[in-house]
Amino acid sequence: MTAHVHPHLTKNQALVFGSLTEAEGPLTAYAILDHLRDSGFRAPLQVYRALDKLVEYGLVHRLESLNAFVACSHSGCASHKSAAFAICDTCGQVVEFSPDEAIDLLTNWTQDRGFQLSKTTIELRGVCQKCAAAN
Amino acid sequence: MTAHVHPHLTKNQALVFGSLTEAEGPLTAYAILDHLRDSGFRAPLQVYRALDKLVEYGLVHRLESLNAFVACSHSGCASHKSAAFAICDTCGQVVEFSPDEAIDLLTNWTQDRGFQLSKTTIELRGVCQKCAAAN
DNA sequence: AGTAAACGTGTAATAACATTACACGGGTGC
DNA sequence: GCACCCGTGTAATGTTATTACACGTTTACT
Ligand SMILES: [Zn+2]
Ligand SMILES: [Zn+2]
Ligand SMILES: [Zn+2]
Ligand SMILES: [Zn+2]
Repeated sequence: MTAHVHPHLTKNQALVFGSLTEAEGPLTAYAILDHLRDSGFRAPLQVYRALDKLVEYGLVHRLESLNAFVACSHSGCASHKSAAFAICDTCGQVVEFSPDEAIDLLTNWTQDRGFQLSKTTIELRGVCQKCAAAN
Repeated sequence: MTAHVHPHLTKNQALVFGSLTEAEGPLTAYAILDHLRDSGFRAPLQVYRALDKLVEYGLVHRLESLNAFVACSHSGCASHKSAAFAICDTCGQVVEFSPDEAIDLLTNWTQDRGFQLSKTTIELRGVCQKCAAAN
């Protein structure tokens, strides 16, 4: 359960993580599969298995509203409790940030009600400044 | 674009909304389809079209982390800016609440960066008090 | 009345996302 | 050797969502 700063990555995990870090944006599991066909990937499960581990290690986040995955911006997310994402619906850019105060408020809400929180999903959809300026 | 308090529902919309209000919990589109076979539903699109409108009217919310839909707890969500959901992974119960302070903080973050926010998703996964007490 | 636009509907086909099941191989500890 | 854990390969299947095309009703304008 302890978060490792430098977990050992298997071959498949390293390939999937590489795809995501090169991408500079979110990728779906099937997009990753397509990128890795030349590296020998054949089936979705190879991608999903690697993603499961990478998410567990905190190296990758799943974007629920996109059914996609993105490399963590902080090279290992042990540093912050929980992440939030601002997603541009025009250009696809994703910005990860750590709204600690907001998360504290949400956490307090759960604690007041005896709800045992295991995962927080915060995703903001909209249009980024750059795209908004470009009209 | 104006939110109507009592939008007129078509036959299919009323059937789908009825399924969700009776359910007392989230349903997937295909679960709704199964419930409504006796009422003449035959294809997923009939459900998705109705859900699109119901979400637009604020009568129904989509839970991104569950790929499911739930009736709004406030009989028309015009009252609150944005909703959050606490979802029990054990019993499936969903509690909708309105963390206005947390949402203000997130909204301020976006405004500071010129991000034009259109939709906020906040979903908390965990175990509810009742299920935690039952061990 | 004619007719065009907007909207809801019905159906089939397909696309996109995710999991289950089974088999195999390499290590580690006994 | 042998059991155990873990990662892997592959096929099949399950689940969620969309595209495409056709039809009918209502409204509004001419
Ligand atoms: Zn992160
Ligand atoms: Zn953008
Ligand atoms: Zn609501
Ligand atoms: Zn529960």
